[in-house]
Amino acid sequence: MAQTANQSATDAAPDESDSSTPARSNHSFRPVGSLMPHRELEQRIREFWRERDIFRRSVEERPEDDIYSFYEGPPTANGTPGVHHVLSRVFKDLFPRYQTMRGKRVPRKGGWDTHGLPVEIEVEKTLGLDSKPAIEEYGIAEFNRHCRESVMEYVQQWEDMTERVAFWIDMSDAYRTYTPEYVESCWWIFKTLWDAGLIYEARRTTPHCPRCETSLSSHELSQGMQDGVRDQAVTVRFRAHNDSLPQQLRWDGTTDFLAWTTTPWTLPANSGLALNADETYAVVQISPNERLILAQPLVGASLDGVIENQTIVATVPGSELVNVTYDGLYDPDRWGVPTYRFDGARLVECHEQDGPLPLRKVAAAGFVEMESGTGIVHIAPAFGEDDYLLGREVGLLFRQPVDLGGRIVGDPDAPEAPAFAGKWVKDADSMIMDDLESRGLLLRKDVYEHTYPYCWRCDTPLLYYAKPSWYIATSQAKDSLTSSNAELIHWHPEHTGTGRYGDWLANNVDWAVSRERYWGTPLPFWRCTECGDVSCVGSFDELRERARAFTGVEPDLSDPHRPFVDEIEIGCDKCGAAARRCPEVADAWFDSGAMPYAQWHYPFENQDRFNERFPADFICEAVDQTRGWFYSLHAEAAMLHRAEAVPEPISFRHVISLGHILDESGEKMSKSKGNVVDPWTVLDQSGADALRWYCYVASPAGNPRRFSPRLVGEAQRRFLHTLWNTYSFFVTYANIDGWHPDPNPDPPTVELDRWIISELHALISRVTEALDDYDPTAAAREIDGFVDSLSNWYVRRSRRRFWSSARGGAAADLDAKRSAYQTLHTVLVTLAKLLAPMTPYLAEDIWRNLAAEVDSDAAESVHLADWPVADASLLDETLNQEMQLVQRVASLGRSARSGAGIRVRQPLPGVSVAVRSPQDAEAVERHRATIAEELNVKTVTLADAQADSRRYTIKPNLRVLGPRLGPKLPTLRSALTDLDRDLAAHIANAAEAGQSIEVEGVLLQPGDLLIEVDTDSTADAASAEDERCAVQLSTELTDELVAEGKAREVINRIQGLRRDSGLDPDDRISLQMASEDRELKSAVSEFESLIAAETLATTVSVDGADLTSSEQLGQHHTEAEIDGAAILLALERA
RNA sequence: GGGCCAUUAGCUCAGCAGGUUAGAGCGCAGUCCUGAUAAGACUGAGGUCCCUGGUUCGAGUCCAGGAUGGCCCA
Repeated sequence: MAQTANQSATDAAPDESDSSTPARSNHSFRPVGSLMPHRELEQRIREFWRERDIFRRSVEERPEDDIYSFYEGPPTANGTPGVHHVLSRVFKDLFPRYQTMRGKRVPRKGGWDTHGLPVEIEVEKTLGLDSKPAIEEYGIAEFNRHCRESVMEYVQQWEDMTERVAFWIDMSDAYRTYTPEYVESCWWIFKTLWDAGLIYEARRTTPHCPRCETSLSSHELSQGMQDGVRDQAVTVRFRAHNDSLPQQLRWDGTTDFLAWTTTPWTLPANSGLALNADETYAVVQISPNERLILAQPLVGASLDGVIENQTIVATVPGSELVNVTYDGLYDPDRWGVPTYRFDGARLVECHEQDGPLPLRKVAAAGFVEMESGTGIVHIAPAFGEDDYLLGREVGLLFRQPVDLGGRIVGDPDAPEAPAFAGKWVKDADSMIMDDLESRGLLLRKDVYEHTYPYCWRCDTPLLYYAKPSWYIATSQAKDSLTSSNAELIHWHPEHTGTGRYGDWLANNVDWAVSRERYWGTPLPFWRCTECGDVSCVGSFDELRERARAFTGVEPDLSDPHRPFVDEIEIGCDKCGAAARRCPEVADAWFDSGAMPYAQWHYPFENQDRFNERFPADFICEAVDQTRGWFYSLHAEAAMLHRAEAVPEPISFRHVISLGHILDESGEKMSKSKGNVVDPWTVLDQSGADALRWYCYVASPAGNPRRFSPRLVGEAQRRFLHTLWNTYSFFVTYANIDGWHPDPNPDPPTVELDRWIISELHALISRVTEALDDYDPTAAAREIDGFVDSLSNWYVRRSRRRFWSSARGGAAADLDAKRSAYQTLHTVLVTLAKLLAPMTPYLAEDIWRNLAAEVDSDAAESVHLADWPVADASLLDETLNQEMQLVQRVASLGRSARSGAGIRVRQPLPGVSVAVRSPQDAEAVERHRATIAEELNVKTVTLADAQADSRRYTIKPNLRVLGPRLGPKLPTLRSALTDLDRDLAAHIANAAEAGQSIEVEGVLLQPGDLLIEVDTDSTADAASAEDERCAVQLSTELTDELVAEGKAREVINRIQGLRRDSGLDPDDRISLQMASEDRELKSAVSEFESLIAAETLATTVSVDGADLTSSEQLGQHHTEAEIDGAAILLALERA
């Protein structure tokens, strides 16, 4: 291997961290081996960044008054980071780096999310606690201490991963949501919204475990769903008030609504009956003085087999029954259950002394279906989401005769208390049914099979239960939320903002922000134990002051969490009695949405910092944060803006919402499925740059992506390796030549150099445009394509120029050589800058080696450098087009060669190229030499342009003719396809002359037709064509060409021998050849100088007598076979 | 049940103001080339562009319905 020497030099990892060394005038580039040593490289670069404090400087060396603000969406460190966390971190890193190079100052403050139910659940598991009572028995103080510790358990791993993937973020200054400062800022938000009247208390229906006495999250709920649960469904009668019935239904007998429920224990809480206003209801007479009302379609299903005589005496639309009043089955107010009524969203207690209680009534509800039951649904607003919302909507009564432990409440000794008072609800079910049956109110009992939630921890059936909850009135700011989202926030991808998020915002409901838990920001609401008045505390000072004023003692707020804060009493504003804190904590999402303020302890401190960084220019998280952090950030900003506390209703301007990482088979990665890819494996195998590059290039940020280490490996080989080898090639030859970059090079004149520079500047503008548009995938794919061209066209086409110097080429070649070095150097250094935000390690290595260490004016780190600017004067679009044509001609030529079965080393007399435009013809003329060399032919000619050898293909221009001709188009199309040759030529000539022509009765203008011209060459094996051009190789071989072909074979074998012998590329050799074959021998003699030049032979002997015995052979030798003839080759270093 | 997204070659993805013959990379087969490259070139096999309707002269692309998968929410 030619690179052996250099390879080992790189492996030795020369100490270049001593970057304080000023650029030496006689500097050679640090040798670069042909393989990218990613692990060693990353480590070396990380050390350099650390020692030279590059991250901090990359921030601070940019102007203070031009900030690009980034907010870190805090992860929770109570688990190990997975590859999906890597994904978001590499996207988060890209734009700050990019904007830094664009000249912005981009402070990046880290953060940790620390509160919340998931944390508590982990700790519960660890401690073996399984319910809220168990936690309280264990002790909230101790429990919370464990929570606090657990959320930082894996911080080290997170920090290691973060550093490894080169996510630059200031961890030393990271905010933590549990700190007193953070909590106090949250209190400020609560207080601000409170004062603006945007916080209220109301009930919320949640799935509740009566054994654990806690609400369950939706996630927990879905874990405990059980199918095929068999419950009793009962059909019961509610006596309608005759005088409230529609006129035509009033009569002397009784009229009962038949209602249906699967939860008999909720019947005492009944306060309404729901029916479908659009359905028809039947009045069924079942005895001389009894009538029932139920949905007409369900009469048979409900009554058959239960009622013998049934006569439908009337039908009535559901809408006419709305507001009919009726008697309940029980009157829990008689046994001590308080009665409330809805006043909007609030519940107001009703007292009998204030007048008669409102009556139960019938209401219309869209959710009532005709699939089962009676078409009339029993409504208990205390026990069901639909029920609650309906109750609130139409103003029903609210009674909750069940406690949080699932027992029927009320004084069992009260005169009217039922037998089931004090019983567990499931036990009460049968007692209630018996009771109703004995009273003749139970029409039927059925077994009903349905899906019902159970507690995932203790398997207790859950109750839907309306509990008091604190709300932020976000719906009052709905207009501001939706309009600011549409106008001020830029979503990437856009559809997430307009669709998923926008639609959801349009249906915004108030944010239930309280949680009956322990480890969270305590709500700053204190309720008077006497009068019930609640006041909100907005700061620790305020609390200290009020507590001292009330108790005379200043409380300790060094830890503002439960249980300590619960112990603090203050005086009621209204009556002066003791007020105690409402026991709930805040939803952890509230914390996350508070980070723009709380990370700075705003407004208590850092007001300038807050002001200069609000709102963020950029945030980025996975798509599941749409209703999580993205919403909480937006909602709190909008609400604070409404309260006139912040200047803008948004807290971020651009947001990338990332698709999820899926495993290879498209499943979401999750711990429970065991399909999580360990990021360290991938990082060790392929390196951080490869992983990052894959994330950017593989698919657009918003798409879900299938992920596997194999795909990262592919990205590494295909892109990083290609670029690395270009870099290695450059360094190797530049060092051989002792070449130094010119700090102020002139634009190149060599065409190939002008071309790659032109492409480079086109690339700069495209990449810049893509990144400005927050589209890293487009940017990465542009770079990917460029590097491919660079390696496989520019470098390949330039090799001889680089070699010429190594081989002591003529002085005339020196300029071309210098231009090649300068050009490739410029390209690599510019690429380093374009790649810096994406593959920061590789970019840094190239930059350090090629720029920073040789040019004292260059930035010390690529991440301190400025983003390149496209220079329009260097962009030559015509040249780019031409080169593209040349590449196609070369490709077609190779195809033709392959078709003719002639190997590339065999020179051919010529190629004829047919093109379809004068511009392309000119391009072929201009690039004759390149084409000839690529195809190893002696001449390049344009195809015979004589009219009679042309063949025209005429096609309709569909874009133009389609709209104009419509249905007539197919006729014209087939007519054009079937044109005979002369007619086609006629039409083509007319079109070329700018005349219009009539075909199939259609008058056609020149622009209506697409005319393709081919030469009339027979399409034989040695030709190939595509839409733009056609090539035809001439394959007649002269003796001269055959001889040259043989000579080239010999050269190829000698080069192989050189390589196998371990010679360096610039080693000179003395060469001996011997062959018995006459033709081969004469070919070798004839092309001796070519062979010598190509193989760097200083002496050549052919057929020397001293080759006869092996001892006399040169140090390295081989016997080769060329076209069946043997040749002996021997060489040694000269 | 609702919303958003996706579905194109064995795998990962392009393509889309609707336009004439649907592409790339990887993988596979073959041939070639090679003194930067673990690379590259050329050729080949491999496609119901998820399905069904519709609009249109023309649909992978637009519309409607459906299927499957992912996410979010009920």
